[in-house]
Amino acid sequence: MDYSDFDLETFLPFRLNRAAEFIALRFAATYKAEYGLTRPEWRTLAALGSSGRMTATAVGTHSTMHKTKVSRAVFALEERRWLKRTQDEDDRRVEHLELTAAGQNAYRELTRLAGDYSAELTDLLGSEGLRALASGLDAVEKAMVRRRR
Amino acid sequence: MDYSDFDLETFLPFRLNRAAEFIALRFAATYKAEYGLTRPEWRTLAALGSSGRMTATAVGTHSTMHKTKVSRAVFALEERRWLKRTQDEDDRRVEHLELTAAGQNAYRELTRLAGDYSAELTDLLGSEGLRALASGLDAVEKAMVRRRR
DNA sequence: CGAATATGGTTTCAAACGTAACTGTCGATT
DNA sequence: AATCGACAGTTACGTTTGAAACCATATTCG
Repeated sequence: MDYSDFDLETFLPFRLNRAAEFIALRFAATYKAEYGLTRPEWRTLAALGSSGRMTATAVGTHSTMHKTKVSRAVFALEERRWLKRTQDEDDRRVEHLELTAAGQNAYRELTRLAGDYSAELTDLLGSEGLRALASGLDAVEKAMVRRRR
Repeated sequence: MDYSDFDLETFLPFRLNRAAEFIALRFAATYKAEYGLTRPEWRTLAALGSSGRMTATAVGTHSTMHKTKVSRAVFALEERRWLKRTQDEDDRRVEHLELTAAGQNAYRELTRLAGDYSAELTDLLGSEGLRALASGLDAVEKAMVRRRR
């Protein structure tokens, strides 16, 4: 009953999606189980941890998240005292976000786990497969920039 | 303020996720806008369209979807008269799913669009990038099988 | 100046989601 | 044939989501 030559199994969006789910979920399980973090929260933490003080909008562009996700993540992290906000002097719409000492500790711990997972991935995919994947992702990212989201 | 050498921008789960979102969302926009389909619905349609009559569980494994997603998608497609169920004679737990004529038409139309999009992707990523990505995905899929989800 | 428009961030609302509990059926064991 | 565990599929429930409306402030331009 094959009404055409289409096959989901070879359709790039499908494959990419499934692969991403597989790879990301394994790590998500870690930060969720160990720290009760959601993905937006982890990403926000990561963005602030590696780039330091920045605004919510900047976090959003940096980690490609919708503003509402960022807003909620910031709120959650703030509640947990891992992050503090300060209003911009000149523009009172803007708020600057920064990790607290506790936030920095969590960030360090999590990046350690992220490192472990990266190693595990190298192992899981093989250096050959990893290289291919990385260069494929380069291509996608170039295309993303060209198409400006 | 870089408390470590971690960089989200190079972290595979993040990159993969973002790429998948980018690639998949562009196509999702099509079937959503044109047909009001959700992703589970499109996947179910695609599975049944290319492999013909099968059970809900089979759709799930074929397209890696949770049973509840399949259940809801089947319900929606049935309501739209794109799909019909028939109970198995021997095992009354099992139901066989099949596209109606209307469903097959929709499937044909959508696979045409999927084909267009694939071509667009080749264009967007370049044959080199596409090849790399595909072989990277091969590696991931091998790993998935090894780790059995 | 004052009106219109843009921007940073939040809130609301309906849809989609996953987990877990559920229903109904089957096969195996006794 | 009564009981048990396994399985197909659904439902209920609380959570997460994105779109759009919103609030407050800033900027542009008539």
